[in-house]
Amino acid sequence: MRTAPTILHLDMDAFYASVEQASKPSLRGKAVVVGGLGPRGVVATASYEARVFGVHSAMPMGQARRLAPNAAYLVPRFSLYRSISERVMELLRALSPLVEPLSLDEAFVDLEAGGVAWDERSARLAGVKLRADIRAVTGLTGSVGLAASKMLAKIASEEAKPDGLVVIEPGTERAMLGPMPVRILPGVGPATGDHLRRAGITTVEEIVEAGEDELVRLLGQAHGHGLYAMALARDDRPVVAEREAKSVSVEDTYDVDIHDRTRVGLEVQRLAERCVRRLRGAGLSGRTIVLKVRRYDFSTLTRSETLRGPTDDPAVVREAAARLLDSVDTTGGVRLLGVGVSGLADYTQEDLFAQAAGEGAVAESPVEERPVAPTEEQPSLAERRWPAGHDVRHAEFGHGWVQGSGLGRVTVRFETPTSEPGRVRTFRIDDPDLEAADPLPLVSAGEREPAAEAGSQAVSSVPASLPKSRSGNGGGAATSRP
DNA sequence: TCTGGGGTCCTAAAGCAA
DNA sequence: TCTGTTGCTTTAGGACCC
Repeated sequence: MRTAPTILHLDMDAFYASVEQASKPSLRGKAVVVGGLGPRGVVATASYEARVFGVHSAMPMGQARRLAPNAAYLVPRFSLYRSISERVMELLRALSPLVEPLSLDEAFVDLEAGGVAWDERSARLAGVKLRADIRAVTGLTGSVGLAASKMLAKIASEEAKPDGLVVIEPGTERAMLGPMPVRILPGVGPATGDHLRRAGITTVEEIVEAGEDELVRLLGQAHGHGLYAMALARDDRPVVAEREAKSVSVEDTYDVDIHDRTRVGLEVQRLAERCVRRLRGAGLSGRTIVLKVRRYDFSTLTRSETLRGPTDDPAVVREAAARLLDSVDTTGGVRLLGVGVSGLADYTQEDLFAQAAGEGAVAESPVEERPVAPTEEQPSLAERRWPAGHDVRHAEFGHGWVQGSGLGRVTVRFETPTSEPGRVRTFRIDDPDLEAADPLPLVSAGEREPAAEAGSQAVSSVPASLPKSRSGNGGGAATSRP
């Protein structure tokens, strides 16, 4: 393990909720909850103001609503979050080529590999500047943890939240970790936490006291050895840039359980097509088709089938998914269906031929003739949807966002990221003066410069959803862009 | 008011081949 | 030829992460 705290972990503070607050002045300082708004939605992110009421991520929305009835409830806008995330990742890549994104709002950076830091002083300096740059470029705050390993850097950023920076000095980590609850260690979730608690182990130092053999006995080889090492603050995992996807999947939870078997079959077909669209969008094909079914009682089962060769043919995936569905009992109803493809390979024409030859009979229309995306009909004025939180433009009142809709009405608050909190007006949902709009930049163009030159060169606006190339040349840090 | 959607990794059983 | 061992692949499930 390295001797200087040169691994950086960045965690954006309450990311989705903070983006919404930045883009909606009237929500600043208020409780904001972002998540699914349907009857079965869960909280994705709660602003710190909402957390005061006990609202936290993964909580059912209904429960959140009871805890914080006056909070603003918004559906997530992933494309906006992605574009902001990409700006942040650019800042990280200016520090080092070794950047490992964990999600839209989190990443590890190896500062030593980037040559920007080699000891505590230089690492701290890089962290301070990064936080300032993120604020300048996005208007948002992020917390930074610096330590000699990934695990500790992540724990440090957790301690730093919100809007802070924490360095764990090498040599102090064992003493710091000891009294902490086992749940702070990566890989210890509710199940493992319970397991350990029943064995009388609740803190990190109790893991160390129990000994490696006991851990392996309790949790099995991989988990046992791994956790014991973590408890001793031994963590040599390198920062890895650009990991390749291993599976692609889509799933839907339905507002009410589906009982009708025909309808279940239809949904599976739709999901199979959506999954293939994503697969192809990423330039991939796969060999193993997976069907996932969550039943009325929340019991979940999966069925899978491995083909002779990789495919990205919608018909092949649809048929495999249908076969898999034949083997599952759905009486009582299903609440969720999903279709996935794993065993991924680069898409090549040969794969298709191999598949066609192997299956023998799937020679239908060539895939090129199938549209990649369904051609969407333009909805009529009265059919338009107004999701809470989405941006709109009104011919007379300008830019605003949907505060709520229902009963044929839509309520809009007219404000922009750089305006004062705005006024609310209500319209009929078929008002021709009202149209959906793109989000505005959170920070006005003039003030969008990073604090120093380091991060400012060539901030190309690459769409965040570009497929990763799997050309396999060297397989490392190379990010290839079409 | 029950409990999303996208993933990763590990384990264990069963079938098969050498 | 029979039996046992080993190892790989496929399948199913579970835990965990954000």
